[in-house]
Amino acid sequence: MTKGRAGEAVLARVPKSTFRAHIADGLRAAILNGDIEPGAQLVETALAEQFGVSRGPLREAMRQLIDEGLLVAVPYTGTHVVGLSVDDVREIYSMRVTLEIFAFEQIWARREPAFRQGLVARHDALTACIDAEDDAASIVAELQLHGFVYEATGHKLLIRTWESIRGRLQLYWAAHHRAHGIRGPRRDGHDRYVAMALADDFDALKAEITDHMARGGQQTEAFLRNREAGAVQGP
Amino acid sequence: MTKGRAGEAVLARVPKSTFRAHIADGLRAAILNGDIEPGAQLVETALAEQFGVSRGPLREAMRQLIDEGLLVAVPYTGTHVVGLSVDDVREIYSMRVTLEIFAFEQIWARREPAFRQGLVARHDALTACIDAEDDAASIVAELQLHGFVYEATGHKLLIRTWESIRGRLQLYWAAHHRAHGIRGPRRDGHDRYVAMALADDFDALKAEITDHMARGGQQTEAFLRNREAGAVQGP
DNA sequence: ATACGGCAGATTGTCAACAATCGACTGATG
DNA sequence: CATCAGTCGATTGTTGACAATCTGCCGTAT
Repeated sequence: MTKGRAGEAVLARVPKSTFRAHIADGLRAAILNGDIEPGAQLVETALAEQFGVSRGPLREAMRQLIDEGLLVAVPYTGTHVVGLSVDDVREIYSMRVTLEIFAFEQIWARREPAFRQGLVARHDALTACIDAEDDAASIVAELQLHGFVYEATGHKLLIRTWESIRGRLQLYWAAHHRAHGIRGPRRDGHDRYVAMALADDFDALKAEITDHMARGGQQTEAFLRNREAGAVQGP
Repeated sequence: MTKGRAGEAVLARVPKSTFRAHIADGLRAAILNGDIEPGAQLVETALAEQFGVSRGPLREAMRQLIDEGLLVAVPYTGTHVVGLSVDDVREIYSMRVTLEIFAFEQIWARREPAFRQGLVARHDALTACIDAEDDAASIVAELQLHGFVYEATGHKLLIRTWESIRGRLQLYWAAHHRAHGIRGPRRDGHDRYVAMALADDFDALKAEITDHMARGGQQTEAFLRNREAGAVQGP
């Protein structure tokens, strides 16, 4: 099996499971879902007992989330879920404009049928979620739509950076959702976005991305400005 | 002290030291210095004994380097120092162009005297290292010169991405240095770079950055192409 | 009333032992 | 001779106990 004798089709590798990975996923989901509020303190002993594991694996999972920018830790003192500041949001959206245009530059010449199909499929999924008024699913679907562009480049560093952005955005949107109720992504904006991504006017797409992000950024900043300033700041 | 009573000047906070941080720094330095070859396996028990600590802190330090992209681990099997592939280098240099232009966009309007002084100081340091033909120091000095631009933006995510790039570049250059001997950064290129960063023609600077990176990328790719392909690939 | 010193609780950092898994080797077997 | 089950050494994953450090509180002295 290791030598791929059973034809060219590589069977999906069974993921080697470690507690660390599972805990990191579960903890990340809990934070992004809003089950754990921004600013809340995470105590290792309590969490370890909750997950039913020792502190060792849990510590490593928390380290991973710290590296992802979802938690912030002070030695011998405590670990907290980060909150997003206005400055954070501003830099995230300005970086999204730059990185997403960069991503399209990398793949512009080779938007093969596979890419077009993948983009359309994710757009359809997003549309379905929006029509169903499933806000939580819409958020995930929108991030998957944008993330598909980054993944299509194959640039590992870019993908990693996007994942970091994605986590922070999801953290904000979860809070936004809890505070304001239904306020998911709108579909007209993404209809234009996808149409332009598949057309051949690169300058128009650049402008659309810039506008797209400007709208999102303004909405985000407005929400954060109306919030109490007690959130723990990220690294 | 916590309330800042002693005037506005915030005294530099004494860094809280943990083994994890020291080990991560030491291990990173050893890898980037070339004391540990790319592709080499790192065994936890051996390293722990070498550092004089238990496996716990060492594991967390290694996790950190894995997140930084310097190591790659397979559960229950082993951890290795990554090698850079030609594709990795290509994407790193193309991202450097985009990110460094983005960084200058962010600070262009507010290149205060402090920024100019900082840039000149790092350029002087680099020049001194080059004149002294201290190759290892030149590499570090060059990365600090470029890194200063990213830090000046204050964008945490951007800085973090740069640190990841910096680590990979330093990893390559260390190997390059060992293989080819003296081949440090040249000073004329950086003279132009700094001069343009302080002047007011942004388009000219963009072109200079593009050329700068193109030269570096070609040199890097040429070296990697002449190498055996047995290096462990990064994540 | 305020500043200082020390105590106590809570939390994280560290350690050494144990368990699970992997990769290679060996030897039997068709 | 190829193939496969079993075993063994090596390496990482996991655990529970112990130590170091921080924060808040209380009492005391000025």
